Amino acid sequence: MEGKTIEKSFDTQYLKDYLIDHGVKPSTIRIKVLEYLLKNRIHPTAEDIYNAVYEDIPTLSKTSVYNTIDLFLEKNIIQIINTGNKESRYDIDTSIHGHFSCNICNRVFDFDIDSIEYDKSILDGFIINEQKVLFKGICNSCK
Amino acid sequence: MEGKTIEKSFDTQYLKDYLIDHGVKPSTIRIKVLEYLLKNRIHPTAEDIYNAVYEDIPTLSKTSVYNTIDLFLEKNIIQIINTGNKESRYDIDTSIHGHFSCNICNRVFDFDIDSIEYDKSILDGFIINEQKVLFKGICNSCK
DNA sequence: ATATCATTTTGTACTGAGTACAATTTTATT
DNA sequence: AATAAAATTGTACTCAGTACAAAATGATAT
Repeated sequence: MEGKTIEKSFDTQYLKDYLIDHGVKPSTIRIKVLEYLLKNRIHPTAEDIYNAVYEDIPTLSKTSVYNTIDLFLEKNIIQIINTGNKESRYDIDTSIHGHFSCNICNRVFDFDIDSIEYDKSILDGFIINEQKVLFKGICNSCK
Repeated sequence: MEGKTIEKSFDTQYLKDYLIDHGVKPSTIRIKVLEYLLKNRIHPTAEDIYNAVYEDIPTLSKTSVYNTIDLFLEKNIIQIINTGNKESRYDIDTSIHGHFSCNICNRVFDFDIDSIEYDKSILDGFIINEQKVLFKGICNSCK
């Protein structure tokens, strides 16, 4: 059994409630996109999402994927990751954590952040909505 | 005198040496771009750089600006800032520090970082070349 | 049910930052 | 001055993401 990926399962009701809890009215596309994001923790691109969901919904358009992404971002269901490559990536985990982007394989790894110690005086009075930490380099399996 | 911006001056020899010290052969464009970056600590876009240097060099092409930026990035003269907006920005300060990007005025502010406490176990064996910290929100004068 | 309205989804055309690349110009070397 | 090397330019192109109107779907009222 070791090394075997256990695919999590999420039933439709769970997915619907997840959306409703985040202020999003469920629809087939939204449920499928959410399901894909929950099952595939690979920080996918819009293209990745499109290709995967297209399997289930052959009438799917790219615009719908972007619409869904925009809605999910707005409702804080996902966060965007800009690694510097042109394609944005998306993360179903909206908590503050770090991302390591490998310059070779292009994969993005999560890592936990305990704290960021910074000089708060410069940002005095600023409203901070997002805190993003991005490391870049070469991952263990590529070096 | 208060509130008056004192523009720093950099003579040509200083700029040439700055480039040479970073492994870049000086040219008119490179000197002008470097001078602009040193004098205007506003994290400019490629467009900003183009517009400014175009004043002095009317034959300047966008491609040359991108060529210069790529060279400066490679030689670690500048670092790139991806705020999530489509245009990249560039910073002559290549040290590790934070950037705050205002969602209203689009300005980018620097702030000092003392340390990032993170779980190093996940990145064990990884080669970390860049560490970027980006905060987003609303700056003091926009809120 | 069925008509009406609102929302979601689709298709097409478009945008614009950045790139590819060959031609030209400038700089360095013999 | 002739030649070679490097820098710069101009043009055309790419392609992730957007704008927007038409079509389809879903919700509500009669």
